[in-house]
Parts: sequence; C-alpha cells; structure tokens
Amino acid sequence: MDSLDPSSDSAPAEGTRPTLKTIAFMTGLGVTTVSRALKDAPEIGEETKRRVRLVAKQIGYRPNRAGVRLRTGKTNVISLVLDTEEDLTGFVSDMIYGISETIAETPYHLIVTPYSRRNDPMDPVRYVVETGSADGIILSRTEPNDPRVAYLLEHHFPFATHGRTAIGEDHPFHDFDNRAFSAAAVRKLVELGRRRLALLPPPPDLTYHQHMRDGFSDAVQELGATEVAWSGISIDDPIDVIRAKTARLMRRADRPDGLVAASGGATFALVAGIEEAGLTLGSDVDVVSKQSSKLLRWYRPELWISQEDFRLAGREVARAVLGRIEGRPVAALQSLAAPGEVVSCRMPSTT
Amino acid sequence: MDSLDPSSDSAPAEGTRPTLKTIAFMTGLGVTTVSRALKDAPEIGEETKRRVRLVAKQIGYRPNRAGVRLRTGKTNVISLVLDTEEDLTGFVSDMIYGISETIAETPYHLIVTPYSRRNDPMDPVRYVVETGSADGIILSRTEPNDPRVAYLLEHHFPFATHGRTAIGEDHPFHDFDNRAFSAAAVRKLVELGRRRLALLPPPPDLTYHQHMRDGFSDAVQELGATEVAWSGISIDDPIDVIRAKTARLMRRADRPDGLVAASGGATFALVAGIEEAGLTLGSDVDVVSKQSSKLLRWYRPELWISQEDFRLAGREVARAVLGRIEGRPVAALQSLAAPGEVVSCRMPSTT
DNA sequence: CGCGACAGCTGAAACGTTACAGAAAAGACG
DNA sequence: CGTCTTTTCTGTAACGTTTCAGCTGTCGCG
Repeated sequence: MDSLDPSSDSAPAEGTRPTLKTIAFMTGLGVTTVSRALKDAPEIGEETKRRVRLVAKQIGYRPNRAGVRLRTGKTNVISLVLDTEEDLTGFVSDMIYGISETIAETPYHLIVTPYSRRNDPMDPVRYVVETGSADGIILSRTEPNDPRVAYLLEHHFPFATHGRTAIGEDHPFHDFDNRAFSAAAVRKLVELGRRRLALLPPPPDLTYHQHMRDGFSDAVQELGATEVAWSGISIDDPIDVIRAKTARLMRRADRPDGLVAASGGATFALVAGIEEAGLTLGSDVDVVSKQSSKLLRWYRPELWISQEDFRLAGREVARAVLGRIEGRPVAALQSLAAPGEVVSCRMPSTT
Repeated sequence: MDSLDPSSDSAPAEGTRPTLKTIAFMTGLGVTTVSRALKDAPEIGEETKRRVRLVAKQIGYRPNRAGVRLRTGKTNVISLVLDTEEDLTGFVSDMIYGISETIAETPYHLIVTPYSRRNDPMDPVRYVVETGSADGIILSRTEPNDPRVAYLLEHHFPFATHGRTAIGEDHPFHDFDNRAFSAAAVRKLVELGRRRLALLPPPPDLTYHQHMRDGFSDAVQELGATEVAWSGISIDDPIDVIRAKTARLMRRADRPDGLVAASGGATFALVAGIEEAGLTLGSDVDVVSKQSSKLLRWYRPELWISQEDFRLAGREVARAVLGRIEGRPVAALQSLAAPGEVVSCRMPSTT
C-alpha cells in the first residue's frame, strides 16, 4: 500500500528540524490535514487531531516562523520603537520586562527598533510599516500631534502608545496619570506648609508635559498657593544643566519653597542644585518627585516620592497592541495608571 | 515581442511591496539575474547591475526577510538573552543602545529573549537554537562553567558573552576588567589611609565575582592592608537586605573602614546602612563604587566612583557575535574594558 | 572553419506554511 | 436503490528568495 511516488512522501532526513511534512509522514496524513489539525480546525476529526497533536508534541514540532510569515504575512513580532539617548531613569528596561511578561504566553517576539532623537523619529516607524517587519508597534515619548501616530492611523497599522496624544480617542494607549501626580504633589507640598511652588516638567513637546502642568496649575490655584514660573528647563536637559539652573532658581529672591520633579533621575540634579544654593531640603524647601527605579528612596530622607511603575506600563501597552492586532475595539485598550501615594523617604523601616 | 505567457511575466499589482519579480518585470530581466545583480555576483554584467540597482533604489526595493530566511535559513536576527529580574543599575538599556549602535548599519535586527532567573536559564538558549530564531546570541550573567556556553559551543551556534567563563579561550566575549577595578579601588582606599577593607561583591555564581575578589585580595595583600571578611551578601540581594546587612557589619567591633561596592545600585543601600549604623562617610569610612548610570555621582559627595560603560559593552559584544557569525577567528573577538579612573564625587565642577 | 571557453543570462525547484478547490466515504432521504 | 449532503481528508499553488543546472551567443585559437 505504500506510495511509490518518491517526490512527496519520502521520509524526512534524520537530524533536521521537524516540519509539517515530518508529522504528515509519521501519521500517514496529508500536510494540509496536519496543518489544520494543529490549529484545531472544525473540519478535522477529533481522533485525528489528538493523534496529530500527540506526534507533534513528541517530536517537539515548532512551526517555522519564516514559512508562516512568508505565506500569511503575519510576523508574530512586536516592535518597540526606542529613543536611544540616555535613559537615566532605567525606564526602558522595566518597560521591556513588562512587555515580555505580557507576550510570554503568546507566539510573539519583541524586537527593538532604535532611533536617535536627533534623527527623524518617523524613520523607524516608516521602516516597520514599509517592510512589514512587525505586526504591531509600541511607541513612547508621544506628542500631542504625533506624526508617527497620524502615519500609523492613516496606514491602519496596529500600534499602541505609552502616553496619550491629542487624538487619544482613536488609538490604544497606556498612560501614567501625570495630572493626578502633579496635583497630589502640590497637595502634599501645601500640606507641608509650602506656598510658592515650581515645577521641573517633562520636555515641552511631549504630551504629558501639559498634563503635568495642568494638574500642577489647577491644584496650585485651587489650594491658594502661588506658582513660581520656571521656564526653559525640562527633565531631559543634561543633568549638569538641571543642577546649574536649579541653583540659579533657588538664589532668586522669589525662589520657590516647594518643588515638583517629573522624574527621579532629574531629582538628583535638582537636589544637588538646591544644596549648591546653600539651602536645606526639608526646611528651606520640600521636593516631591516621581520615581521609577527604587534608588531615589535612598537619596535624601527629606524627599517625597510617588512611584511610577514602568513594568506595569510595559504590560499594559503590550496588552493594548495585541488587542489592536486582534481587532478588539480601541476603547477597551486604553488605560491610565494611578500614581503611587506621595510618601516620605524618611526611614519607615524596621530591622 | 512581448511574451504572451501570462504565468510568469505579468505586471505586478500596483499597491503591493516591490519584489524581485517587480524589478525583473521593469528591467525585462529574469528574477534570478536581478537577485544576483543585487548581491554583486561576478557573472552579471556591469551595465546590467547598474540598471538593476537603479530601479531597485527608485522603487524602494527591500528584500523580504521571510523569503530570505525560508530559503537560506539566515534570520538576520541577534537575540539578546535577558534576565528579567529588577535592573537597578539601568545596565540593560545602555547595553541595548550599544548593541543597536553596532548593528545599525547591518541588516540585523535585535530581538529580546527574556527569561526569569527563577526558571531554567537554559530555556531561552535552547529555544533560540532549536527554532533557529536568530543567527547569534548575546549572553550576560555568565558563570565560570556556564551550561549555556557549553551548550552553544557544542551546537556550534554563534554567540558572545558579556563576561568571561572558565573556558574563555573558546568563545567571543567582552568583559569589564573587574580585577583592575577592585585593585584600583583598594589602592585608592589605602591611599586615603584606610587599612581594614571589605568587599560588597557580585553574586558568587557569576564569573566576575572571582575576578573582583582576586583583584581585591591581591591588592589588599600587596599593599599591606587587612581584608575584613563579609560573606553571605551580594549586590543582587534585595536593596533592604543590603542596607540591613551593611548596618550590622558596620556595628561590628572589627568593622572595616573602607568598602568596595560592585555596583552603583547596591551602593545606595550600602551607604544607607553605613549611616544607619551612625557612621559618617568620608570620615569613619570611605566607599569606592562602580557606577554605570550617572546618578551615583550626586548621591554623596564623599563617594569615590569608577565608571563602567555598558553602552560600550553593548557595542563590543555585538561586534563579537557578528564577527563570530561571519566566521572570524575567536581570538580577535575578545575584549576587555579598562575601568574608569577612581574619582571623587566632590563637586569638581564650575558653574 | 570548428571547437572550446566564457560571459551573461535563464527557468525550475525548493525552503515550510496556508488557502483553495475538490474528492472519497458514509450516512440520510426520497 | 440512487442521489444528495456531510464529514473528513487531500493535492496543488502560492508567498519571495536563492541555488542549480543549463542555455545562448561571442570570441579566441588552432
């Protein structure tokens, strides 16, 4: 009964990776049947499916990604578009860990597509879309009218952003509630008796700059405090610049007695600047900072911090792209993370 | 003269990505010729090559990776195998940036293959080798007799390690000269008048634990200082544990007056522990620490630090895998980075 | 003039997968 | 008993690339 045609039914070579053909040969079925059995198609008999699955498991069959990709266009890849300038906060690694957690049980791989802030941020996005090198894209550092978002929407390419845009209803995102953070920070400072407050904000082009400003200004106004204008600075400035500008600010006659910092990394420079100006943290001035890594906690005991969880952000934003790829409605793929409570760094520990 | 056979010479559809067939159609050549022309094969005429290259550029041809991969088995992918436990030093992002720099001008993509320290570290490595999902692997956290290295050598799979093994001659690596670092650290402490020195080492299973110990012990002995034993601790311990253990150490009668710390993140906890024990940095005890991020610089002015450049490490280790993939001799793919000079954090700055 | 060498090109086949159209067997129904 | 339907399975083609073997025409050389 054996087929004598050597072209299609021959036994597969020994040392090579098993393919559908291997299973087909072992089960005596056709390649097509095996393919469908493995994806649990309704037109395959239960008994057959079990047999195929058993053999597949036994010989450790793993579908060849190149084959699938060539045939279907599906890459099973998520591209994380990353700005490769200094990352003082360590947010990138946490984000990657979070993304990894989400895609761990899926067939997706994570591929890092880097670009330099100094080049065109559109480059990596265009590259991925044009070459179809991923099924979905994760963006960070989003701007209110982000051209990358516009481009991706226009090309109907699945993506999710870390941070919102001005066209937020139309695409999946995950964001930290920076408005709530800065408002809570102001509240804490006022509670501490501070009245003249200033903000060390994110770079002005990013969306969350405005969120943080809004939360800050609204809370200041609502609580009857005063906002001390501090312009031409952001947490993305070089660390020495932040220190120098902070020192200059704190030497002004109208200096603030309360500061809110948008990132943990910048806070190191901020505090250094304060001390350089001869002022004492906790008595002359209080500082509330976001932190992502755990290190700020040990910097100065007088600091106040609120935690931002980038691992969570990674998990969420990955969930969002995957959802988008599967065609789920956008509304279900938007989430906001509440800031951690503003807590003191004064040793609350035992041991 | 037009071919009437519709099967192979038909015009390609309008909106789709250009393929070799597209170029073949436009130039009137065969697909094979186009393929060879683009890889500058000697059997294609110069004139033809120019023509093909021009058309390819004009229409923005980019080879389909899945096609290449399916046919040749070449993935053009480098896999970075990453432990997804906390990364306090931010070394992961810098490393990724460095790798990105090296592969930017190559066709390679970087894919992150995560695993948990709590699972089998062999899993990701086996996965990549078995599924052939990358052309090369980058490993970190290498151990003296690293089973992953043994496995990869055995399977003749290209890889490079960040950190050495006990079988270092046989594989490409890049490493930071931890021996030189700890020796320099000891030298600095002795120079500062310290005599009783202790080391906060890397985890004992990693290769560079021994390197750092060796440099430390040798220098201590050579300079006539005393080593204060401090066991059961490493920079990978939870930050609170490090603080608590440091406090305990510094309350001992035979406490050290000089400390060397193997990572910047751990130093935060180390210093916190010292201060918790009621001692003053710079007078009771001096600390020399490695740092990778720039933040430690601002932590305590009395600290001494030596820089480790993980971006450089990423560049080098990527160069090493690529070299291995191209079959270059191993000896040329091993490098050691000299530690940065041990410098004081006392503000040396102007402005 | 004949022959071989060579430059320059070509189509067919294959990599592993899935989509499509269809076939064989078995039961339902008149 | 014949026909129709359903279930279950099958072969072929195609995705885009490279490899293989081979073809054509030109030229050098005896």
